[in-house]
Amino acid sequence: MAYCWEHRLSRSNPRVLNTLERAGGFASAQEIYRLMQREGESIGLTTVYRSLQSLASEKIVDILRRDDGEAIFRLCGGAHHHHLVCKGCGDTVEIEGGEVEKWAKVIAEEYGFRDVGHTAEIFGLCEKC
Amino acid sequence: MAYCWEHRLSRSNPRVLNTLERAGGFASAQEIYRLMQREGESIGLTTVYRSLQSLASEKIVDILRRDDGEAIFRLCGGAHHHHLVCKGCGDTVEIEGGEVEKWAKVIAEEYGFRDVGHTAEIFGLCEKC
DNA sequence: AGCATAAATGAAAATGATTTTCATTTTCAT
DNA sequence: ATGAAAATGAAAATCATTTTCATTTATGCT
Repeated sequence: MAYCWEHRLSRSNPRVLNTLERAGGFASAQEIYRLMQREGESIGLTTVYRSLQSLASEKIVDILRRDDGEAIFRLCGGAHHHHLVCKGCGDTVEIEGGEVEKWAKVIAEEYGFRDVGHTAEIFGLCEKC
Repeated sequence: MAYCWEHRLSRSNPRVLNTLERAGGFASAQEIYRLMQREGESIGLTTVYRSLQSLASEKIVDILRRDDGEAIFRLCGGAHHHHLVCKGCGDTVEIEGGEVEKWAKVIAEEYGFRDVGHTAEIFGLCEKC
């Protein structure tokens, strides 16, 4: 008689997901780990990585890449936004990208791509720098 | 009297660029290095990386990312453009980003940023994949 | 030619994110 | 309460990329 292990609960997944939410829905594994540490949560870095992988395979989070190659995880369905980054001081503003969304959609259709995502970022010098 | 070292020639840059061309204009640093090794060229991995960085800062090549985060270098037509990349086979289409340019300009003005640039990339699965 | 100087080179070590290993702990149908 | 399978996490392994530093090379000057 076969056991059914379908309903195993992971203690970590919900905590990692919750932390990602509180981080603005946009963070790297290392950042999530450090955040949880700082808040006194007991979890291992390995588990953070595994939780994020599992959340990604369930399509609950998206995986993007920073310019330096570090993976950043983004809540799917959560407010999707872009960044305006100052090259001088590193200050970052979250911005809306309505026109970019439209642009990406149109282009993707034009070339017959499916399962489409995009990245867009603006960088320059802020008033202070 | 100040010397003028402007015209120093790197032996490596042209060789790396040439190898990237022969590799189909789309390869990682490690791949370029291995290719040059196999062909008996004498060059160090460090130098391959440095040449690619320098070619990138001269806008002769573009830097993209594989899904696993590895950097891939791509010969660039020169004009400013964006990319539509297939997550499956890596096929890349250069696309126009007129709306993105406008969007970036408007946002930058709104927040008082100057000396502004941007990146934008669309990724998904092409018809074949 | 010969010298001085700064850039270019590359081997080895360092870095840093991510994955793997493996021993231990937890979960849950029975 | 039991036991099989999954989850966990510390430490080690991986792997791309960067840094260090000693050596070589290119170039301008005399």
